Amino acid sequence: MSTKQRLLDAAEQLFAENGFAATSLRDITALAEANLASVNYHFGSKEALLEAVFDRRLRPLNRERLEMLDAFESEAGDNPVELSKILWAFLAPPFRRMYEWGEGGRHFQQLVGRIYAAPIRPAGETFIKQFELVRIRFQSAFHQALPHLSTDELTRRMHHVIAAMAHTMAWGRAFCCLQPTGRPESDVVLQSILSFAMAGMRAPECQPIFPPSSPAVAAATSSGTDR
Amino acid sequence: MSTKQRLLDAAEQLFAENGFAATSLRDITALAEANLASVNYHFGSKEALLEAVFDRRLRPLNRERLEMLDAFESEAGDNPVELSKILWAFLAPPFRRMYEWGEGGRHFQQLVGRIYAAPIRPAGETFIKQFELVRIRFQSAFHQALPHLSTDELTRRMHHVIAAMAHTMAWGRAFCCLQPTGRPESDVVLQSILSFAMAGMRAPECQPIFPPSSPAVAAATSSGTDR
DNA sequence: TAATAACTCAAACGTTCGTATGAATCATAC
DNA sequence: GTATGATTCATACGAACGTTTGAGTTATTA
Repeated sequence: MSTKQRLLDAAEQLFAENGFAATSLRDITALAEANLASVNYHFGSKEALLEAVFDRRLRPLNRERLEMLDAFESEAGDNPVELSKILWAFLAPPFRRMYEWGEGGRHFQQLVGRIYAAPIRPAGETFIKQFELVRIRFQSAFHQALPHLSTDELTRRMHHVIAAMAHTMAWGRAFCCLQPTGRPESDVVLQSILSFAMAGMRAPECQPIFPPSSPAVAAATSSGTDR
Repeated sequence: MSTKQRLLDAAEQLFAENGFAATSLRDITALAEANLASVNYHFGSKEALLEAVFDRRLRPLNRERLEMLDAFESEAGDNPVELSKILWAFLAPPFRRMYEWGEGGRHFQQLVGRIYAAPIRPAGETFIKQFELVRIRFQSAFHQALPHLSTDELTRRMHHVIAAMAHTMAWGRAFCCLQPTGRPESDVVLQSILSFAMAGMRAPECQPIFPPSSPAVAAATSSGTDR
């Protein structure tokens, strides 16, 4: 394997495990068994290395999402695409890639999960912007499938789905029950997110069931003085 | 305001915005208008400062959660607590605090959102462990309300709820539609998470609707070669 | 007012960081 | 075989980092 690839793999792993700022180029080159100067030779800078880590996997991933949605839409003709299919096109590709890419894919998804919660400036922002294009595309599909939802509420619910996905990616290695296990078609974690997201997206919008009418609410909130 | 409090506020803000490793003590002391050495005088180290930032707000927050759940449980007697009440006890306190604590609270919640996706070692791990106690306590309440769910699936769904909450906390300042607006009772973002989570938790467990049976799935997955 | 404690300050410590340099090594083509 | 371009290497640079120090200042107590 070439030095360039070993550097990408090592950076992917260490950025995912320790974060961008907390990972030094010396850590990376040590893990990759490469010289310190090789990073600046092959990539130019630490930030450019991070962008290269993203580019390697993110482009095919997002293309797969959009192609699958396109296929579903042309299949549906003038009708809106079923909700389950939109969710599948959005969520299955990262799980499939994780399975296909092996260890490196799991590191990458953990890194992506980190970025969602803690953007790295400015390199991480290009990733966010790229993903935002995908999100907008899916939002219009969701809007057709769930026309009763307001735009704001739809955006919020999409973020809840994104959150579940990113959280699973970031924590899969820490909690065994969140660790993806196999192909998307049989992965219980993906199935769990899909079931959860499908029910959540379909929930009625204005149902003022909260706060629960109960004396305990008032009691707990009033006693909640900081000690 | 004392130097110690100004340091806590500044650290809270900068850790939340830029992350722990990417924030220097010089940044913090400059924002707090304090001397560089004051951090080590008042807290001992940078890591200890982070733990102090957590301690100030996390303890009352988690206590409020548990007290509210206790109140609901004693109110319900031998019956399981309603799902909506469990979710309220879990999710409303951070929103209430965010409203109550103002700008500092929003910084803090953003920081918490970051930690969920990118644990800071070792200081951040004490936070995770502390939260895990709360999560276990709520898991048993959820288990009584949703006895048909397996333990693993219940754990996964709890993580989906946690994800939505953390993601909202971390991104509230970037996406206006995710920005909490007011008291928990009237906050549309909290209502959105609650509705979404309630429907998601109640989704049937084994419903092999995925992958959607469609020719587009096979077409898209087979064409998804990396170019 | 004098003594003691609490706190602030400027300056410096040693370390580690990302980056740059120029020579050495390797591969390839004539 | 030798010249040329690509890559690797040890080394060094200046900057920024967390931490420490000891003198200076302020507040508290008797």
